[in-house]
Amino acid sequence: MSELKNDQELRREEELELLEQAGVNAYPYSFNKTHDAINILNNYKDEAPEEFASVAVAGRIMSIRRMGKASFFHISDQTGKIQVYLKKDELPEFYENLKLLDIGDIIGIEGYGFRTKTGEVSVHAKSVALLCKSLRSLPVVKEEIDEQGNKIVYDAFADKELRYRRRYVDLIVNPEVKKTFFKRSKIISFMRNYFEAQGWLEVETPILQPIYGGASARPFITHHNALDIPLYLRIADELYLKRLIVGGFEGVFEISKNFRNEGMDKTHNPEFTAMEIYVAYKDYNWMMEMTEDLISNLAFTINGTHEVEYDGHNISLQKPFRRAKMFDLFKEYTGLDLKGKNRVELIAAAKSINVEVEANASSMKILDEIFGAKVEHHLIQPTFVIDYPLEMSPLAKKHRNEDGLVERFELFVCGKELANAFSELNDPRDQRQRLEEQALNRAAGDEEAMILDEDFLYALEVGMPPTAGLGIGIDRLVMMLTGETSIRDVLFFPQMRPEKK
RNA sequence: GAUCCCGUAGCUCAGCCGGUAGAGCAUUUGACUUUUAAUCAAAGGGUCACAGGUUCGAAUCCUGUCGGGAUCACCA
Repeated sequence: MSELKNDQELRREEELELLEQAGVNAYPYSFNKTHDAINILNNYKDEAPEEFASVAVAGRIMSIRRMGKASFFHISDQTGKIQVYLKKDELPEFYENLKLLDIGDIIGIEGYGFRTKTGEVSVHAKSVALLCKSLRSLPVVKEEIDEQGNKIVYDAFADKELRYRRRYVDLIVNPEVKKTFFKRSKIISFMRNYFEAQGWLEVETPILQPIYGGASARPFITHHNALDIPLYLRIADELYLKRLIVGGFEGVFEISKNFRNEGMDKTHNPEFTAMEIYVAYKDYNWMMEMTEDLISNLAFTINGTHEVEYDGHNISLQKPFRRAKMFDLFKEYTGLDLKGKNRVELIAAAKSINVEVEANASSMKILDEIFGAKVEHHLIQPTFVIDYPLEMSPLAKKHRNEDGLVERFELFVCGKELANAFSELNDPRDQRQRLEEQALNRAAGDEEAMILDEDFLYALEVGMPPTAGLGIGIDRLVMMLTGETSIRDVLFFPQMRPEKK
């Protein structure tokens, strides 16, 4: 970054030199930490202080209050903030060096737990060790607890650009950010455990793919030098996971970073995390039950309740979720029966309810537009939208009872798509035909139509058992369970345009 | 890609009907051995995002560029 240093940074370099001249190693090798801040804060008892007669804590200095011959620092570790009390009499060698410490430095304290006159559980220092001198100044955020117990934050580090570009600083000074990412980690490990408990196998499939597929999206393209071929960063892992079902695994899942070369906004980042799972001998009805069980248990485990407040809505993730056929939803929210209508009729229908569509839009596109404009935002409580038109879903199996439809569901919560699942198409003849249609669309200029993958078709010809597949957008799920409305706030390092000098 | 808003000290922000840059916190010096937005006294700190233009004079007005945010479009 900037090579120009401000007065505070110059001062820190000077302090570092002075410390080293005083014989202090500003970057030592280890510290024997025995307690987390939260452990002392939660368990210290006035009637049994001997339980914390000897503690060693470590963390970053977040505030300093020097009072002449005694000082109070707050240090922050992974679990929270704790106050330490430092007295000149008891730190004869180090007390002078305390002047050379700053907010942002990392220190280790050995001492004992006690409660101050004003009631705060703290650590009384018997020795201090500098563990890392910080050469950059941190934003100074101050907090006050008012009489009602509400936290008031002064001078918050709020600049979104800086928070995303320097997430490490954001994590240091905005502790609630850490909470979001602890939750994210718990959500993923809950899922992993849930699937593994069923005996399903976590797998890894290629990120670099010679033919991309499994979704409709534009890819990132790269190049392999030794083979001298283009490779694509995966937009989905579906076709590889299905190959593994062909290979004889009966349940496989992958938590996968996918990459799509498209716009960025509050719910889209060019790389994002999806979870896809395929289970042999099952259909989409079974998958719906599995999905609602997974999500309602997940919500309860993460938040201790099935209720979630998101974007101003109170949502209950208690199962079972509502199930609604797509064309019934059209009827419900537009009053129109769109089933079996041809393109011309659909254009007229769209016009009649003031949905704008391009003159040359396909039937699918028109249905999609109407769904987006008139239906989606009504789906606040978790809703499985089921039975989609065949043309919208080239990898889904034809509906067992209804012509022109496939066995597919998407789960909507708060008007947003969270999951997508099918009874997977395993008839190789039908699959070939549908991918050939995609190829035609592609030739006609649809950049997002799927590419025909002969090896995938070969695998289906070898034979895939009946299979149910599900994909869940992990970032959106994390957003919902943490109440964040921007995907950037659930990614450590959201994509940003590089800074130019 | 379109539209609107924003960019001033390390952080949060004020100044914007043009007249040489302000506050609080942070930093430095001094006082203070249970403070907690510690307090008290003093001091230092800025290419006002960048580049042009208008003007005697621009942080302020105009144009462009860069970066960010929001909305829309695109995107399952």
